[in-house]
Amino acid sequence: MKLSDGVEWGVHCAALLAVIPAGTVLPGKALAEYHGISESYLVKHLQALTAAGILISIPGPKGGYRLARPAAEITVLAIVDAIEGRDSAFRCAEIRQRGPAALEPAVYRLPCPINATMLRAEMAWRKSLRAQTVADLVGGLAKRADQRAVEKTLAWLQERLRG
Amino acid sequence: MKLSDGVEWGVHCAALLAVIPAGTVLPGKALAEYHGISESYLVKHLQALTAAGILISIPGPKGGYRLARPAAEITVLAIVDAIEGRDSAFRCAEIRQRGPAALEPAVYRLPCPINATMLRAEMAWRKSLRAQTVADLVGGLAKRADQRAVEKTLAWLQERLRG
DNA sequence: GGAGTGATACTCGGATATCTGGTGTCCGAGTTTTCGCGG
DNA sequence: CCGCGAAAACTCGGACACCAGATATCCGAGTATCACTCC
Repeated sequence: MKLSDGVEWGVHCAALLAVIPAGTVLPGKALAEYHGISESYLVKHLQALTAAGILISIPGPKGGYRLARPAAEITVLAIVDAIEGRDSAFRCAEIRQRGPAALEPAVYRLPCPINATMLRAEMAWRKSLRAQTVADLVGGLAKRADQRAVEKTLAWLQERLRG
Repeated sequence: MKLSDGVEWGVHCAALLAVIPAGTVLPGKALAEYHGISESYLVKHLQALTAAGILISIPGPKGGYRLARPAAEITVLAIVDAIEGRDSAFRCAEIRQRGPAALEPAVYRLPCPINATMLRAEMAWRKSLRAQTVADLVGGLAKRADQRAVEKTLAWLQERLRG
């Protein structure tokens, strides 16, 4: 079980887009450069975030990405769902209905306790991620980050911002 | 993000092994046949469970598998860990340390808030799985299962039990 | 008849192929801005 | 100076290789059983 790298990329990009001034955008190329990752592949994930209504993309020169709504209204879960898909990690194959001791399918209307257990755990995971917003992350970063790093980032942003 | 099918197989097998009389064993072939799955591949997962100290394997004719300790002392989490590995699903690549705005590594001693958030969610997931034991699952199955299915299983077990 | 010994059958265990899905890249289509030209 | 048109830059979307890990299989190692032989 492994989470896609795109999740980490998407959350970091959302956090960076949360600190740019309202009305400005940042191109995918800049986002990739800032994080030192592949531009083409990052754009693939940004597309998913755009399709999910988390980001808004502006075409043309001076175009780029920005958050579709305030950072406080974007949960980490929303980003994970957009990139990983909403399918649950555990998919019950109903092997209890197979093999020599199986009966007719009607007997198995009640969900398998094993499936229920796994789904309950996944609910706890999702609940935890839903409790955290991008604004929370930015707050944590601002509090912990080295002041020089913040200034360096702002200076770098100055040359890349559009809009 | 997807959990291996082996997790489902492993938990089902543990539940079945929990209901056989003490001192008896069940061969991997029988476990695979009962669930209608590939024997060779199932054995691979049973090996992992054996290596993790959850199952005990007996070689030779009249050999097979049995639980290494009471079902009430085997958590679902232990089975998942044994089959999926203990690596966390989210692996922080520390992309904050890359790119043009990065500083020297010493600045990043404090963990990334994004990583912390993902790990916290995973803790909730693990906690939920740790709260459930194989004995709990068997109890749930016994309460819900059709009586005919139980009898059919017991009759089938009668011919496969060893020891 | 009983005990010892070798062959046998059955099991687990690890090494080896295959295949799906994530990873990464590239190119064309569409759109908006920008620049240049002419009136 | 203003309006029009062409070029450029950027994003979007899909199509195409590549690679890791999961999936699936086979063959070898070990052990208890069984049969046969010898005492």
